[in-house]
Amino acid sequence: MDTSIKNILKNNHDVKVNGSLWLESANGHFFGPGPVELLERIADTGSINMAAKAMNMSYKKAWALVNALNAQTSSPVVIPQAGGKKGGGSTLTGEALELIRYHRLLRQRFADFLESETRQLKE
Amino acid sequence: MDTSIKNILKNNHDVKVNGSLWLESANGHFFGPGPVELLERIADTGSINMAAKAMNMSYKKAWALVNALNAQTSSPVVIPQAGGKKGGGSTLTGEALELIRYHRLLRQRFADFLESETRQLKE
DNA sequence: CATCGTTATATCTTTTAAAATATAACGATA
DNA sequence: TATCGTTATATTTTAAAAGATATAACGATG
Repeated sequence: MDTSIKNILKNNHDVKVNGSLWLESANGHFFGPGPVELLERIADTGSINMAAKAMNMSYKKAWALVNALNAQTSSPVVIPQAGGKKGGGSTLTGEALELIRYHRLLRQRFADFLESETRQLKE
Repeated sequence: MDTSIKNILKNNHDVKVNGSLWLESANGHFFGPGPVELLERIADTGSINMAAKAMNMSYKKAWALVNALNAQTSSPVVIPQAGGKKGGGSTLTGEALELIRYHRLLRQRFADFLESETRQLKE
């Protein structure tokens, strides 16, 4: 019975190291888990509006996220069209898909880090 | 000029991977950077009140943090005394010092992870 | 037993963030 | 050119978090 963390924390088996991750620039955060899920759903539905509804997010917030993301990329990764067939819609560029791919890998590496730290906590 | 992240993000040299880290249990978060700095200042000043003032935090919040932390440890790591010499004060147990030590190491490993990810972002 | 500055707690106010609501602009298509 | 559901934007309302304020309890010490 030494002074290791394991013996200091109560309900040690329930305790875990957790965190969140994002990309940021001088303009602030712009690429957390929320925006990525939104991108994926825009790809699915072809619409910011429907994507937002699908994940129970306000259109206003969804639009702000898309806007912030487009502002941080060399060229817009979400192409909006107001008006037109079926009222309009939004499509993703190949770069957007690449961002999604990158994000998945990043999240996996982070998850590995968290799991490793949580494991160390208990030994 | 391929489709790597570096070429998709604008102002690539300003962009970095950042995040936050904490310990959590069923009762919620209880060990972010704020609480740890508070512990360090309690060790310095011998008082929750003075520690809170020193880091421009309300006493109410400081007390809540200490309370939450004490609730998550096998035995309290901050020992408060209301009344007594100089009105009272609070002292840290050895376990509290051990928690601070652990936190420093954890933060360092996380910083390394973030730095590594940020570096990969630019190559 | 009065004093001191602290811990401990409740209540009220302010600030901030999020959500809800409303409305205009858009453009292919029938 | 009327219609459609979307994008785009402003305004209002609500909810939650943070902060400010007030006060009681505490106990060694002189």
